[in-house]
Amino acid sequence: MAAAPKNPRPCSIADALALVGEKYSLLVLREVCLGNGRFDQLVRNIGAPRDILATRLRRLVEAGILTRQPYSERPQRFEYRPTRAGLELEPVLMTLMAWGDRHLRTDDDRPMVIEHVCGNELVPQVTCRACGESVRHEDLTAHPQVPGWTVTGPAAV
Amino acid sequence: MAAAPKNPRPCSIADALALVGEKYSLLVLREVCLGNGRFDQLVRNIGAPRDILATRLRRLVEAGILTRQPYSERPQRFEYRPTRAGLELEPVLMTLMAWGDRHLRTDDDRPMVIEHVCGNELVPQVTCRACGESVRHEDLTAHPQVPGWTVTGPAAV
DNA sequence: CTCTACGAGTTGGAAAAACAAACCCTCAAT
DNA sequence: ATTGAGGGTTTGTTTTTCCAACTCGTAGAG
Repeated sequence: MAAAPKNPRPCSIADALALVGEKYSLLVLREVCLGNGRFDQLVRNIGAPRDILATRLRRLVEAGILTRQPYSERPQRFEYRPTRAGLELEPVLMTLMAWGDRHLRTDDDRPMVIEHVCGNELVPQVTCRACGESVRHEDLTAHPQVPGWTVTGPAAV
Repeated sequence: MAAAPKNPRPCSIADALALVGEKYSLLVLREVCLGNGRFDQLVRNIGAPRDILATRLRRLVEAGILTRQPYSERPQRFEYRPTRAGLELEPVLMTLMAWGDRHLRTDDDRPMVIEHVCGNELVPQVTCRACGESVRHEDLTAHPQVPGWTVTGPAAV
């Protein structure tokens, strides 16, 4: 084989992570979804270096995930808000949070609880839209659409 | 204020990302979930430098997300597999993939289709376990449990 | 009118991480 | 005896990250 120079599997997960997978990006999204969209709030709540944060914010705005809105002229001041595309990443955050709550903590020291409009605490579940069932690894089969990119088949412990 | 040295919001999202948020980690998980758990497969399919990959794999094993199993003695050879905790991150991947498919591609050039055991193509949806409804940003209210960490309230475009 | 403070970044230099390519080691097959 | 696969490690260079300090425009206090 003639020295294949970087040719990873084409994949929407990889593409999504290219936009929001850098350090702090998803935490920025968390904060703006919580309504804390000002630069200094982001710095404090995330704990990121200001310059890195500025870089991330530019990228997220340019990617159409955030907008930068003025909330005051004279002193010009801005805050960041999620776009519709940004809000649609919130389920990713909820799913991650649920995983963290379950695997990284001993029961009830959860730092944040989300309440759903139905009145209950939100326990997010990923379900199949067609049948409504909760998604389990064993129930999935991957079908790569691009020639040359196969899968070995489901793997478990 | 006396120079607060790094004191970010306590959060399971941040904790989860501390384990799987580094570059390539979630792609490693993607590949092992697809059954491609060998080192050279991972290098090829992810396109990561071998040394970085080795570092990530060590971390993921140590975090209990992957295991390193021998699949052959004499020549000793290993492959990586997801643990139960690792498999429970798959919904995160599915949700990210759905987002990428929707926002980063023009209709039907999806590189991979997942089939659910129900016979339909998997379109993952994050739902509230209590009421079964699909989760929308406007239906959520965050309740921080840790004093001092407030939220400004829901923010939209 | 000057002094200080706030918000939203930018700048400069040191430290850490990523990267690419080459190398190593064990065994199997030719 | 040589080649080759698999699963990494080593070395040296290039990028990023990180931190602290600085800037700029304006508002409000004295």
